[in-house]
Amino acid sequence: MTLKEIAALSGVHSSTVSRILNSPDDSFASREVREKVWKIVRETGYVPNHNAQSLRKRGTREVPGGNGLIDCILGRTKNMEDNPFFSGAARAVAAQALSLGYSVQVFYSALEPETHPLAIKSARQLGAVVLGRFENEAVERILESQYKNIVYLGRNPINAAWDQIICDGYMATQTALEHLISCGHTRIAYIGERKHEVRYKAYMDMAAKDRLEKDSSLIVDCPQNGAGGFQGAERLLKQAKLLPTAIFCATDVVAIAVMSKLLEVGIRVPEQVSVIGMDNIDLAGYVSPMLTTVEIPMIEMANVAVQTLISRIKKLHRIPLKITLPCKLVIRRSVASINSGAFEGMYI
Amino acid sequence: MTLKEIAALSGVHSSTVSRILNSPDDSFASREVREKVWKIVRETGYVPNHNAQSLRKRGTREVPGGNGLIDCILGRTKNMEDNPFFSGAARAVAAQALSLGYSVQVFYSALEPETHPLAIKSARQLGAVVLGRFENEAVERILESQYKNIVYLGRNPINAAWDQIICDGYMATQTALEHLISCGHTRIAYIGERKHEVRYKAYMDMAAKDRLEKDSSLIVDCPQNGAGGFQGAERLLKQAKLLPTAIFCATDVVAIAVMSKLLEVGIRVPEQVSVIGMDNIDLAGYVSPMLTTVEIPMIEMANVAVQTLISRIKKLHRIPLKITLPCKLVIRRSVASINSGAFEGMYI
DNA sequence: TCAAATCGCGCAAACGTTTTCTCTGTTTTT
DNA sequence: AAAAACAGAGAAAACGTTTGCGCGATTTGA
Repeated sequence: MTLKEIAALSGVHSSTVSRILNSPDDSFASREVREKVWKIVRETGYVPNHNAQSLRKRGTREVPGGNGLIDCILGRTKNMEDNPFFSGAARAVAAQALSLGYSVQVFYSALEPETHPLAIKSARQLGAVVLGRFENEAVERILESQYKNIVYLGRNPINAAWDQIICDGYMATQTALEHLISCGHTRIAYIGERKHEVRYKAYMDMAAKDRLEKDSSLIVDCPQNGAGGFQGAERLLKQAKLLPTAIFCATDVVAIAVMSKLLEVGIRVPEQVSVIGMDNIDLAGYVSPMLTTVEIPMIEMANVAVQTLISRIKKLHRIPLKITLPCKLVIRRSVASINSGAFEGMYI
Repeated sequence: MTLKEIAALSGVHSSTVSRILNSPDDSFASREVREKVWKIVRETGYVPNHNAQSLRKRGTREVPGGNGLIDCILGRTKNMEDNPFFSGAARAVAAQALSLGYSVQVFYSALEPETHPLAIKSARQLGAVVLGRFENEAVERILESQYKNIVYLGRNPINAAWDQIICDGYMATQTALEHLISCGHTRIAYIGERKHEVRYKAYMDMAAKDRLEKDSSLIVDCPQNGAGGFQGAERLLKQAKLLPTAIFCATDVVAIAVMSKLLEVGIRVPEQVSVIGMDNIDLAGYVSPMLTTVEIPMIEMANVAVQTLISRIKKLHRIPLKITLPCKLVIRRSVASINSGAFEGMYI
């Protein structure tokens, strides 16, 4: 079904049909012809060809019905299966955009300019929310050139002219560690990834400042999933010269798996070892002991990102915004103060 | 940057540039001009306008570099935040497609033909994997008319001509319940959603066949997330006339929260009550006790869906395929046999 | 050496829209 | 009653590609 066919059926010219469909308040054409066209459109189930629309309009623009389309572009992650983080964020972006009347297409793009230089298939919608990093800066620059509006979520933009919504993972880690320290812990283990992990960097910097005990036998490098955490805890118990009084886990999933392992070998949390996680996933409050963690406000971040993008699309602001959302310490049961009665002994 | 500009810069016609970029084995044009064009394309960071391409090609078709683009369309879910199921599936689809050299765009579409009849913004790519249901059949039919290739994942197609990949949730539930029954349990509680939940239906049918004790005080209707499971367990303990010997939880997340609540009130799993979950999420094997569950092979389903779609795109098959993947019982620790030593007593 | 086949490349027509421009015929203004 | 404004709707040009066709120039085969 094309516009021309609709036009033929209604006995008017295609341009007239177009105008009728696009007039914001049904104010175009005579009542008679307008209703006839709409009737035929409905009967025939006609949907405009989005490619043709976007082509003609030189990139999608706001449409009267308010049904704009925005993109959400995900960088390449090493292991997509194990990493719900990005898709969780993408889902939050989608949810917020939908609630504001926009459609969303999330790009899991095989950007591989080495394989094929023209691999980028983005379709230049109203704008894009970009998450994560790509192979190289060249790709990112090309990507950037495709959109008139971009908001970066959780990362730095290449071009400082774009908006940026972040929650400092570095600071979040500091928050978690500070909490442990305020509870009297200094002998704190790290379980999680080391490479490319800002949380690890924050941990190390904290140690460098002598706020934590420096002991490389307390550091376990493992994938940030259930299996990783479980085996990570196992390794920690084996390799630690002296057991820690607290364990910092790079994610909640890791933390839950770690606690499970500790329980298995008879170590009680938090009486003997405190455990802290990161992210505040749904389950964190519903395991036992309930997990103390630092919440990365992903949903709020996504909401703000979408709002910022729309604001930019509508040209409500022009200067680049850098919005940092605060992380929040969620205190539950898995961390005990060394000086309190709950803590039963420094070393097992 | 357009093809024409590239052409102007290289001193050839735009059609020549197009052919050079699209020739599979660099076999077009003279070496000299070919290299010049590629050089300029690289320098200038030119990327073809995907809308124009798709428009001209009347829907995207396979391209030489193998960088096709396929869609993954998600139905509307009541509560996007709480429902990682769909986005997990979408992620699996994306991962598989990427590994096969295709790009993916996931549509979270605000399909609201009542608000605006032309809301569908799908861009007619190579084909689509469709998940979930939409407001009404009319929308689904329109959607269907937009694609030349569709595979339905986890649901029935509207039009029986399309392929369909499913894992019978009904059967999966039966598998779980059969396992409990084989362990001697008949007084089995249900915790999870009731409305639109095939798992609930399977439970009720099983009860109707007198395989389970019929007792409505054992049925708890709650959201299928951490909070829901936790409070659900609480409600169960209050309302049950006689406590169950086993609890069937509609999802693993619910099951983990339920176990946490049971532990909190001093009920031991599986010694006093067995718990079984569904889905086999990452964490299921890393909580304590390790959760017995039925695995819905979502990743395999997504893989098969993508392969089927590609097979259809390449016209390797024409008849509609209906592929049912088996679910798998994953036996861990949270279910004990009534007759075994592990089970300590029927009622607490 | 000449016709035939091949090659390299330009021309122009599509693809399905939106939008500017133009042309009627009607209504309002002075 | 003549001029000016206006509304309704068609014609046609664009948006950026791909692709069938055709035309010279080169290579091939006998």
